[in-house]
Amino acid sequence: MDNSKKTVTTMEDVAQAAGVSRMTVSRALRKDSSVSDKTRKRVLAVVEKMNYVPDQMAGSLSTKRSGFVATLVPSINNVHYGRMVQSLTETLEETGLQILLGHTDYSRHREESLIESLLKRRPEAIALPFDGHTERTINLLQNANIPVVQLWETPPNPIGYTVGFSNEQTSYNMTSELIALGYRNIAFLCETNDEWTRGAARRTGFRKAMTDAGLPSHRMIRFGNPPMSIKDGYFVGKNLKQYYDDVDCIFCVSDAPAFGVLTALKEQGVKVPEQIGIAGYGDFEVSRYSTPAITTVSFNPEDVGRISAELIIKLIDPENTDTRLQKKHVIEVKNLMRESTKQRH
Amino acid sequence: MDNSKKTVTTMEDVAQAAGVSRMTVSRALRKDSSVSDKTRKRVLAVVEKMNYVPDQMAGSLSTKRSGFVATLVPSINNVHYGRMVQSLTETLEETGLQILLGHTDYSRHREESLIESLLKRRPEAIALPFDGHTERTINLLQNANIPVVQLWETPPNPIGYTVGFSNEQTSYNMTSELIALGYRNIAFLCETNDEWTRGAARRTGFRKAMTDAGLPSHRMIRFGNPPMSIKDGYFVGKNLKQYYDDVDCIFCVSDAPAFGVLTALKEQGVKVPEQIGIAGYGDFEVSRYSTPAITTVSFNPEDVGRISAELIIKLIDPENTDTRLQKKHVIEVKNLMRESTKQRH
DNA sequence: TTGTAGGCGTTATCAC
DNA sequence: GTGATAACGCCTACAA
Repeated sequence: MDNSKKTVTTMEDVAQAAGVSRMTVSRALRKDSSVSDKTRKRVLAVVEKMNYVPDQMAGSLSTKRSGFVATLVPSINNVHYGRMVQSLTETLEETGLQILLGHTDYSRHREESLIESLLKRRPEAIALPFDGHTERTINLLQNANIPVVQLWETPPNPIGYTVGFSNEQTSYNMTSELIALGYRNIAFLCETNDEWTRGAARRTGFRKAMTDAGLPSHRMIRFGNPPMSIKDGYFVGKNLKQYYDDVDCIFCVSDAPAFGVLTALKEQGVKVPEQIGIAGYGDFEVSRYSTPAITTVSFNPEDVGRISAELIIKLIDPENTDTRLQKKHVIEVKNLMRESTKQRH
Repeated sequence: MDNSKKTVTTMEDVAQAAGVSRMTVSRALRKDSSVSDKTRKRVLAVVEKMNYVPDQMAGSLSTKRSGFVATLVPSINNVHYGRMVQSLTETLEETGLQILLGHTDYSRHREESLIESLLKRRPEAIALPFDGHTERTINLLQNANIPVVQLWETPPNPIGYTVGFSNEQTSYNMTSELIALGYRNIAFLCETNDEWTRGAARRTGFRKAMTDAGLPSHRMIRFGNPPMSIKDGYFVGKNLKQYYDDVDCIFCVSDAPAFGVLTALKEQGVKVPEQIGIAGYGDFEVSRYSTPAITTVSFNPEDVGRISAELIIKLIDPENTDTRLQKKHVIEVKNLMRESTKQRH
């Protein structure tokens, strides 16, 4: 190895060492192209020996295909988004596509500047959560001339494609089921400043279901910033009396605070579900193994990732541009009624 | 907007529209360079109006600086790595560096091919967990001519820099503390096929501590593949008797299975910590709020991310290459003794 | 099957 | 302060 200096081996170096032109090396590296088996073998041997790694940036500049898919998540530090990104990545990489990941921290402003910096890498598509977008964000997205896939929701006026479900409707459904169990004084627990998150839609779904059932929907507990943690739920559970002293059920915007509430109530000797029922959102693994197991709204983040990836692959396939693809993809969601809620008499 | 076709606005387009040369546009876009305030203002106005987004790939080709830092994690779908990546990202982006993320799924083979494909993007540095690497991986890493930072462990013969702690020593320490509490028949719960993960080091630490205390270390329960889940722990807890029927304490390779074991034992009416003590690893949030709270080995994944990022920033700073940087960075780790273990009489 | 010329969009460098 | 020119490393297109 004489590349001990900062110089990286280039295709030209390989070409010279193999006694061919750069183009032959380039072709030898791609399976489809026409090179004689003999030269290919020889070139690849040299490539191996010299530890040559092609510069994909230079290649992309030529082909106009970056091989990137930009992906935004509110927070990487969250099992749900982690699972989604994992399945998205796995499906995409079958086609050689790489993910360019960014986290918005639930901030519209961060989202905007993030998109701007990701766009500089010329991604071939972008997948991002549907929360509120700034006007400039929408403008950037539309001007990028790439497929846009909005996740986790089925918005009324999407920019491009959507993969998700109605957070309002599913929240409505769970609330209705809680009412059917006999709960009346249901409280909804969510974050403050959730206006630009899907938590707001869940809040609305709760409200509507209560109203439609002729029940009051004022028991709204708002605490902390998105995303709500176990700790936040624990705090609220500890101080529940100071919010409302007649609550018979708490529906939480996610399973994390639901688990926290449960722990806090148990510590105070409150019986769950006998005295107070608890329900969450998202079917986190912990909910299945907590004591009691927590009732939750269940869906597979993997579905969101995989379906988005499959969609994107079709969308950016040069051969496939003419076929008309379905714009709206709905993910299956169901209520998992577990031990933390039960039929009242 | 007349860029309705697949053509993306280029610097040349902006230059023409502003009546200057490409170079002037290029300069106007960077704060440091010498352009008259008047021209800069004019150019930036055109940039804004045309929704121009510079192509960073082309720029990188020129500057030989990709702005990428390659980062590997065993699994994105894991709070620990999520938190690490989050803090790494946050610190790096202050310098305009972007992360190129890959997950190895705890597979040395996947790691190898992942590194190969990431290297094509010419990252300026690479941060990856220290588990076992293949020979080819090490070869690739050394030939890439970029700083290598190995995470989560303080290996005996690192490739480059390290940010982490001794998994063996910290496991030894927790085991010793459990022994000091009076536990004697301690079992260690970990995955099968953990040879190439840091779980193996924790296993070794457990063994040594037991041996050093004159206690038997044969109570080794191995189940499932990395990473161990709550569910795995639950299964083991349900069938504990079939593994060993005289266990008085279970030390788990991570908090997830510890929580699962706890749930299973509670369901069987086993008192924790009175009959069996439980300890975990990693200080997951759930451990603090479970009932009882779980004793655990605690460290901040954020430390790993932030310290690595700061190190990398220095390492790739062109002005900074001459200063000699510390090779080994150790993260603080401590035992958090909580309710799931207690002093025996 | 292989090679040559030119260009992808940007920046470094050196003139003016 | 601004512009022309020549890279950067690869691939497309065409020629041999």
